[in-house]
Amino acid sequence: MLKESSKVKKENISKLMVSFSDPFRLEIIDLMMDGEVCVCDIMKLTNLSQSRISYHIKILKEAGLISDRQEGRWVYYSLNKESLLFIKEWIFSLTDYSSNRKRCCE
Amino acid sequence: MLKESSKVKKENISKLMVSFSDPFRLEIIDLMMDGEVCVCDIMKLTNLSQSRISYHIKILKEAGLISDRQEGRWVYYSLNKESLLFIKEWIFSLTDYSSNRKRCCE
DNA sequence: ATTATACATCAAAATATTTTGATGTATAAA
DNA sequence: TTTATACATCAAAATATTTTGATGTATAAT
Repeated sequence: MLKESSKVKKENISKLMVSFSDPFRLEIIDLMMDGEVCVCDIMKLTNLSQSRISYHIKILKEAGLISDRQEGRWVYYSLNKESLLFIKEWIFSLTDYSSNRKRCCE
Repeated sequence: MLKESSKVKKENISKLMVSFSDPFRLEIIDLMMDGEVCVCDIMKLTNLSQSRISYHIKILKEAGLISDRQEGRWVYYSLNKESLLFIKEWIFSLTDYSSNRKRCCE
């Protein structure tokens, strides 16, 4: 069971997981694994409309999963390592769970 | 970037992530970290209605995240280690991404 | 100055998810 | 064999998310 301290972050976790719960966002994340990308890049590579991409980017940004950096009229997006590590730790705590077959309802 | 082979499993990933994208499902998963639980247990511990829990359990089951085992009229649910490891690997591939600042749109 | 590009934002429509309350089924206790 | 318990399933209602197309803003090229 998660400790009190980690329960505080439960909101964060579910927001981060929402980021991963959409196939198009997974595609976008996938593209970012090669480095920075701009919306125009994503447009070329996925054939999604610009506003649709902007919407998904916003979800990713609000979850804290990606960072942005403006340069002229381009905005470069990239994965935020801190968030990824945060998720990694959480997954670790999950996989390390104890699997004792406790009886219930008694 | 994910390899061709792992792209096949992208559907799985997003389904598994959907499991984590709801705060109530996170609570249920949290409870399962201590071992098996039945719906009645979850009811007592969360004050969610029975059908509501059944619904979320179904989502978790269809994503392959949990397994069930019937005993009399009780059904015991527990986290499925294989799925957890699958997610863990995927998160690993994400965190190991290269962060080269490639210029785009040129 | 005008025009084009890159992107954000907005409101409306389209979809999908979640919740509720009712009903159904299987098991087991009385 | 009647009744209670544990849970699944269903349809309808309530909510939330996603998509679309239009418009807005900033930057930069002509």
